[in-house]
Amino acid sequence: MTIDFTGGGDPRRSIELLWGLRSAVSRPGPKPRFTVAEVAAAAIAIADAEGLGALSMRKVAERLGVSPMSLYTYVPGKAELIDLMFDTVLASGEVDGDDWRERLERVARDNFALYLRHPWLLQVATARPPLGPHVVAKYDRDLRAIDGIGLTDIEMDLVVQLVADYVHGAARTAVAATLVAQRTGLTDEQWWERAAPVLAEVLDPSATPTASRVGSAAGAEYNAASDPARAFEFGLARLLDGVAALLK
Amino acid sequence: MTIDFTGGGDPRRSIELLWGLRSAVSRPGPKPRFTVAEVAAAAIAIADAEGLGALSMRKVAERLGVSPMSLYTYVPGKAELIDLMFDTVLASGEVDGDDWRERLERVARDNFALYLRHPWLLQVATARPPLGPHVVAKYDRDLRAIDGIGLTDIEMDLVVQLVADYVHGAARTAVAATLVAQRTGLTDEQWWERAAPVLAEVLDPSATPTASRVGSAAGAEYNAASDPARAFEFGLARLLDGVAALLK
DNA sequence: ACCTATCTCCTTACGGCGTACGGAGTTCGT
DNA sequence: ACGAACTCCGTACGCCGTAAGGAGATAGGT
Repeated sequence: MTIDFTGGGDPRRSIELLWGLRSAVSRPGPKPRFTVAEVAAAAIAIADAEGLGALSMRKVAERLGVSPMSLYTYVPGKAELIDLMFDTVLASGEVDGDDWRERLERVARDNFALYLRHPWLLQVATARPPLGPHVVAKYDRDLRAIDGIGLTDIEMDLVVQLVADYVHGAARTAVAATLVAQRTGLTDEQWWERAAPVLAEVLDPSATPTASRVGSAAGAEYNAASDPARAFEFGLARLLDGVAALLK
Repeated sequence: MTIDFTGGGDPRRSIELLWGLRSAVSRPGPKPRFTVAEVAAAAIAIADAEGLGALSMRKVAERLGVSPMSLYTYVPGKAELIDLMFDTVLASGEVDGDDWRERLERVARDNFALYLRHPWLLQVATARPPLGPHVVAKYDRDLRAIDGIGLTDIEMDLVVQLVADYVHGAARTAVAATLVAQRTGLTDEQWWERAAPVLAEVLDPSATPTASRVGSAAGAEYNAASDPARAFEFGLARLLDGVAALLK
């Protein structure tokens, strides 16, 4: 229910975890049954299927066939496990293209697709992100999409942030539309059919004429309350136009 | 930990709740000790202070001086209570201004400020929003900011969505920065001082030269990992430029 | 003035959660 | 062969939302 914050624990332990340093050295005691990556993968599978709210240490343990408390030998706690999941799914390929607009568009689309694949990412806080290998690599990759096109370093940082913020917002809208449909078992149309008559008893459309006009035009056009994929395309185009205006 | 979805319960009951219809008729039984609005206000106070994750029926009841289960005579469940909180805080004044850009900017800034005032709003799903009076009024108000400037109805809907999505993303970044600082008790600078030496042991800066260059330039400029207010101003300006390009 | 339906408010209880604590058994370097 | 360090587990605590059902209060109909 909350945004999950990155573990406030020992930074050294976190970095070791993210970069996989523990597994290198040989240690006394029984061999671990799993790798840290396997634990993370199990957690990711659960979060993908059931959401971050349904992710529990008990479920991860069950999926791996061990007791809940065993997990604490792999990760210090749930917060660090989420850090690990975050860095893991951020792994991805290079972005290339002839001009900055093509590359930046690609960055945005990749991010959007990533959120659709792993909706729980939307709820992981990105202030002071876990400094894992893929997080660092991704920041570099995003910046390179707009390097050398005439922006200052600060502007580059701000443009990457702008794209990230917008994509997050648009993806959240898209994911919410999908999830709410699947959780309620109702399409937008079915939902509206039920809500509209009740709303009509209480709402005077002439008090909000613009909302009424645009709302029904949009409903007719989309055959739904909204069309998140189209909204993303539209928004991305406007946003890139805005960045282009900064360049010349 | 999860995004909270609007109550999938009886739509008629929800609409009654949001529009305050129950209180009108006279009923047998003891007089309720509170109004529904008072219950919502108590819940909002808790969520503002401690976050949505810390909002529990038990805490709301305690603040009102009743037993937890008494709340269920006012609201069907926690989901509907959150719907009510959502509609309540969306109440606000009119937006006026000479040109569309001024008005749309105002809409964006008002939204941004609203998220800062009530950070838990960031976690409330807005697909199929609770159809309360303030939700409807807000949609109308937002649309009126760009009515009659040459956009089609569909474009108007998409522009409002674009602004809403971006503001959500930017506000989330800003709120996360504030919250993470207050929860860890560390400034960005203090955090970086601790993380940097550990990261240096493991990261080769020459592998990610763009990130290193821009990252240190940004750190020097902001005196922090980021400057969310500045990022919002920058992003909003680009976004409005993008909308302007659509108009001519 | 009484009856009864309906209301408010309560106590109790269930199954979920993260994880602190401490114990049992295993394997390494020496 | 030994001790330190490890893996794994059982138990327990205090949180959560809310189902179930009971006690007492109050309105309208008679």
